[in-house]
Amino acid sequence: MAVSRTFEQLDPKKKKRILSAAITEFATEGYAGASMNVLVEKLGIAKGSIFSYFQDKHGLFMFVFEQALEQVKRYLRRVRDETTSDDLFTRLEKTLLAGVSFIRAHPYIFRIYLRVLFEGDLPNRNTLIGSIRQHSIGYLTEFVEVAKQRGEIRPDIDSTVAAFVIEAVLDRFLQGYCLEHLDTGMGLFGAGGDELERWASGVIAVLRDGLGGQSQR
Amino acid sequence: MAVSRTFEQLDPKKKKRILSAAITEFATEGYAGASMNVLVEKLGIAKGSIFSYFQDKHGLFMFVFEQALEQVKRYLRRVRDETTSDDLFTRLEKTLLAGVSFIRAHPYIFRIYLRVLFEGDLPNRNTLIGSIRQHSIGYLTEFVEVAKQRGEIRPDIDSTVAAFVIEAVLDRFLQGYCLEHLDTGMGLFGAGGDELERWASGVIAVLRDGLGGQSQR
Amino acid sequence: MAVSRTFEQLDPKKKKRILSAAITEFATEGYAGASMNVLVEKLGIAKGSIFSYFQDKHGLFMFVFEQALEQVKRYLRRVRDETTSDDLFTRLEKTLLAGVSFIRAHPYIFRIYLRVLFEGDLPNRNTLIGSIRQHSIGYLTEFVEVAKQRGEIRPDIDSTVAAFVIEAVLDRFLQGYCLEHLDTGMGLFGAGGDELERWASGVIAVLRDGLGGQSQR
Amino acid sequence: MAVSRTFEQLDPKKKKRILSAAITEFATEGYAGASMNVLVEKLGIAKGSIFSYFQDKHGLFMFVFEQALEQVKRYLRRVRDETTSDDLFTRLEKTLLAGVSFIRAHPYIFRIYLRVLFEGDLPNRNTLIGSIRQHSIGYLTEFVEVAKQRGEIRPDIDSTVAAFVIEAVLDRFLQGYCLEHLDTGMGLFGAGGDELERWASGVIAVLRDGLGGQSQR
DNA sequence: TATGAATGAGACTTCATTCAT
DNA sequence: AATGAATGAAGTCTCATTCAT
Repeated sequence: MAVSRTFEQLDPKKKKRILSAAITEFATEGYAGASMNVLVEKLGIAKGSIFSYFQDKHGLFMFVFEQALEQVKRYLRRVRDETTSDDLFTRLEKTLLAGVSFIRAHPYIFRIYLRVLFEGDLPNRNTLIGSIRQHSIGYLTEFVEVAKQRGEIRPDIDSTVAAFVIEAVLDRFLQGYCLEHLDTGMGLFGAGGDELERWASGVIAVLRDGLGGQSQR
Repeated sequence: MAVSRTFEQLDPKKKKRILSAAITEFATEGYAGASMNVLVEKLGIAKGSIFSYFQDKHGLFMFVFEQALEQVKRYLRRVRDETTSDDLFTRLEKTLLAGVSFIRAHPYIFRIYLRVLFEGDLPNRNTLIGSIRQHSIGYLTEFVEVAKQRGEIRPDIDSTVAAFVIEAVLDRFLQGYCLEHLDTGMGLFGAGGDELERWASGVIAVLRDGLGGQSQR
Repeated sequence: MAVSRTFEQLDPKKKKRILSAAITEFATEGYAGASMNVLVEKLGIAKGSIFSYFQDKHGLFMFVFEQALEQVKRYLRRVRDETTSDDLFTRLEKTLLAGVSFIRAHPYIFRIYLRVLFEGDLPNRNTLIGSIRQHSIGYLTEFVEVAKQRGEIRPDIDSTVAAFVIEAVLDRFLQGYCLEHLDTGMGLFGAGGDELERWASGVIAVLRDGLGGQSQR
Repeated sequence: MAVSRTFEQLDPKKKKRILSAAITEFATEGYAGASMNVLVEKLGIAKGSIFSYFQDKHGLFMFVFEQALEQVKRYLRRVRDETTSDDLFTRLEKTLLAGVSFIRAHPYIFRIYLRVLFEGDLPNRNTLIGSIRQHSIGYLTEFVEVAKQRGEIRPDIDSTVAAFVIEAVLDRFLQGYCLEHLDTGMGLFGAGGDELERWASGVIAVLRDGLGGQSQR
């Protein structure tokens, strides 16, 4: 296992402090760039301690990743449960805004996710990507199928294609937000709140109605 | 400047060999993970030489990035010029397929781009991201505006939003393709060609017509 | 002393378990290579316990060594007592075969002995070697002197030289057996039993009669 | 390969200094106990340098071992060539004394050999032991066969047994000398020269004539 | 008495970079 | 202009040992 009992039996406050510092380190430096030395120094613990908590650097990363994924899952589950009576496009809009507020609250967790997607030298990478994709596709497929039954989307559209496009737009929206918000402070989406909501609703509207003029149908 | 005159005066074949090896190294290992030692060993040149060509590791990366971006630009420019008579959605579809064939031909260049997006420890990262975004947004904005004049898209749609959604879908499509094709060999998009084209046209259709049922209009 | 009273008051089974695990660890890894961490993990006891039983790593080794030597002594004493009525060369042959069966029964104890001989970084090494040599020389000197009184060996031979040569051949025979048997599975001496006995009797015959031709006497 | 060209092209004096320091370190501390840190500090070179000369710790050891073996071979070859006209037992006696003087001149090389024999955690150990045994058995087998043709040893003696006993006595004699001379300063063999030669000739005499009285034949 | 978390020195190894040739 | 030996800081990880509980 990646985590030792030593770690599990630690004072919860200390556990949280370590997890949080590790998330930050991996998120800002990447897997290869992250330094166990720096981490323990920041935490003010002995070098040996971190290796008694986790088997090695990779074990620590796995733990960090699992915790991060778990938090995202909890968040999405809540959004899903709170929007069962909404129509598809309202749900998507709410998911989008919830995603933004999640990133605001946990700025580094989303970066961990992005790291996993794009760092080639990460051990076990394919497995991790599998975990992510499986969950997000599952989440959206459920939405699409419910919507089809309710007649909210055109029946001639392939469910997989629909889920893909939705995921693309949502994910890319959050990527864009994350990049701007965390690095540049502000950008396309504006710093405030109004701007953001208008963006979200605009994007969802395109998903619903498309870009094409009426002439085509 | 990042590149010394010494390098520029090199035999073009040698220059190309160095560039290509550097692209591969950065793409597969990331900025932090890439090793100048390994690079010169692969190239069979002296360790001192690479530092006489480029100021330091970062200088080499900047050069690599600029060259990669230039290649992408050339490619896009050609697609743009070859599709001026097509309507927006045909152009987008052709752009998408051209993107896939570019990734196939230059597997590591797209990875460099992804690295830049998601590696936090990269110096000058914001500038680089700016370069990319500016160009891709510019490219698509041109498409959208031409299309608006021709009445190919609904006039009530904000151009910026349109460009964003288009970029999201295109970029995410290519990310997906890149990840699957390079790592797992095959996946969502299938290994062959037919599958891919059906996916592309399905995705573009959603961009044109949206997901929503007929009731809306 | 090297061993604490705490240890001596332990349940005999537990004591034996600890001794046995320690022998194995030192024998397979050497003094420097042996790890207290690994040892306590194998034993399933607390890290602090082993240090309450023995002053430190060296104390544990001293205890292990003493116990091992004691076992060897007991074994040899028995062989000596069971062969009092045999002539010298029969006694030596029986000692040799007894040595082989001892190594078979306690594969790691002989390795401990070899370690002591050849590991330079072992503290107190000279004392330990003294213990070993003193005993084995004593054992053989007794044999030689009894044999001299009985007229089984030539009177012109120096007792010390005789004891040395005997020890050399016996010891080297067992070293060879140990190395082959434990590492390569089989070798010079063959895997089975017959082969071994023929070897032993051949070697002893040379000790008795020498290699030289009949012209010599 | 274990040795880099960087090392081979070094100033011969520096090469010798490094080899010598490495031999000493491995001989006195064993493979596991030897420290690359300590070695470079003793040598006054940078830590990185030693790793540019040899792939890693094991590579350095392999080099050291090969060099040591080569020196031993050269020495034995010379003894063999200088004693072709002597009878077997004279040759053995000269070999023995030559061995002692080799150990005196290169105190640590013999210890390297002993290390290889008895350190279990050494990588590639079996191969190394093979190299040693093959050579020493080959050397002695040649002696024995020449002696048989000349009628210097009894024809009823198995050649393999003869070679084994000879090797046992010679090797053990040198082990004993090495241990005493290097650790305790003096011991069984005496510190001076006379003592030693009397020992050698006594031991060889036993090999030739055996221990047994005349009654037996 | 037993526990096991904490420690920090030290292990091997790779790194980007410099500079005399 | 090109070389490649030298550097030493920093990397991950293991070690024997201590001490509060």
